[in-house]
Amino acid sequence: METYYSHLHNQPVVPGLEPPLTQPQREYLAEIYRIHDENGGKVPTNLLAERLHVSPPAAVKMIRRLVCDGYCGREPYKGVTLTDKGVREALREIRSHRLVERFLVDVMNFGWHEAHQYAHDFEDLSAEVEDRMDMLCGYPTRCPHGEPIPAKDGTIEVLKDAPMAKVEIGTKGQISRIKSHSRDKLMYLAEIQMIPGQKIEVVNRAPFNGPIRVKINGRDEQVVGAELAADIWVE
Amino acid sequence: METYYSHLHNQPVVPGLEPPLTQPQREYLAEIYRIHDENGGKVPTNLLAERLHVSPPAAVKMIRRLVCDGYCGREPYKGVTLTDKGVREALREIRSHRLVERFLVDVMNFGWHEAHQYAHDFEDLSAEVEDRMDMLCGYPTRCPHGEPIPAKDGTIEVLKDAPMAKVEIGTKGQISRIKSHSRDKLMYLAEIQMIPGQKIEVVNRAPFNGPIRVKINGRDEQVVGAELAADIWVE
DNA sequence: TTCCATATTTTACCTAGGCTAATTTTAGCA
DNA sequence: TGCTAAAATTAGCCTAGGTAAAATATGGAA
Repeated sequence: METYYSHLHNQPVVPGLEPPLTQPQREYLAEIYRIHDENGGKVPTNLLAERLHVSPPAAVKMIRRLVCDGYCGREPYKGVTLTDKGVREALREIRSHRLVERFLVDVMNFGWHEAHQYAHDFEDLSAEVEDRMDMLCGYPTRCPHGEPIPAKDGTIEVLKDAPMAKVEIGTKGQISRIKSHSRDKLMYLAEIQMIPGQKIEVVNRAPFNGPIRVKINGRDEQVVGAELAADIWVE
Repeated sequence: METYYSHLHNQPVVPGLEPPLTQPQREYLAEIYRIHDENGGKVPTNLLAERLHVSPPAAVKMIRRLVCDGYCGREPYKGVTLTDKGVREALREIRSHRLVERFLVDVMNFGWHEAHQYAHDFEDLSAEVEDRMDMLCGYPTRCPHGEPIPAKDGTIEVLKDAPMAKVEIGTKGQISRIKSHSRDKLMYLAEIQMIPGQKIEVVNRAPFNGPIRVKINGRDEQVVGAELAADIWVE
């Protein structure tokens, strides 16, 4: 590891007196966190680049800066991990993103399938605007897809849920989150009332990874394919 | 003037097939337009830099790029002007900014003294989000300070108004716009009901650029100092 | 087990848009 | 007219992006 001088003032970094992160840096940290969550710990450079709509070389360079600043650990050709410091910043960014998604749906009347896309229009918000969005949405704890919104103090709720495709037959519960950003899937799920918070009962599952029959709201029955069922998590 | 190759793809620029402007470029154009309006045509580099919170050398470099792209004209050491193409882009950006200000006040319940500041949080909006803000505000024609919002087709209303400090005594009309972004001035003006749209009559003006007595709403009388009266325009 | 083809990652070098420090130009005043 | 102060510009560096080419790792066949 090379010696490190702040890119902002060309002076050695004093612990506890660090320069603030830039917006791109925060976005990298947040995306590393998300991939770590979904991908079982491994965060390959190219996947990170792809998800951020950035070229692989750009990601490599940024990762090196983040490692030097102490936000990441890294093994070349293996992958990236977040340090505790990195996780803290990632959750701050994720909080902002999920609050914006709620704001888009609750206040600006966008559909939940549009929320993720348009949330990119609201990056790098001041604390005052973010707090106002929080207030106007009634201090929500989940984003429109059901993901928990990290609290201001940096804590995040750990959900005890599982994909519908894996829960035992007969299980009653409610939909916790939809782990997909596909517009079409989200529109279809909203149509058949499969949204976070909805009461649900797994009635039966066809063999060989077949479709699942569920009872929604204690009344309507729906059949859900295996692919969709993997994205629907219940608690 | 040097020959010009697109900075995006290193290819000569084909007329009619130009690369889209970046967000910083649009902001420069909008600020040049504003200064031109307020400063009687002259746009000095350093004033532009100051207003954009950018260093003078950064402004010089950007201006050169904008000149090469055909958005600006320029005489070194003299100042900048906008071409027709530049005005078109400037008005697009100004429309977005003023719509955001309305949104902040009408939907997010910020005070008009906060609107200008927080509008910087909402730069580079997608057309869909901008249109939604427009709709949620009821398709407004003026920003909270009274400035006309350019239409989608690029036209802008030309107001026939004048600073209160210059209108004849006895004139009746309404406040058109407040040409100041000072938090304190705006808060004070809101307190004494001097906001755009308010009916007003200039009752009397003390000599030697002295304070002005005005009747607001046909009833309450207020005395306004010369400095403030220069920022209050009436139509 | 070794070697090769392929996929992944990294290096090298370009651009835009910022910065500071130093220089040049212009303009105002004695 | 000449000097000084302000304004504008040049020079050279930084971050964050890009493409093209080189380097490294990995899985399959001999």
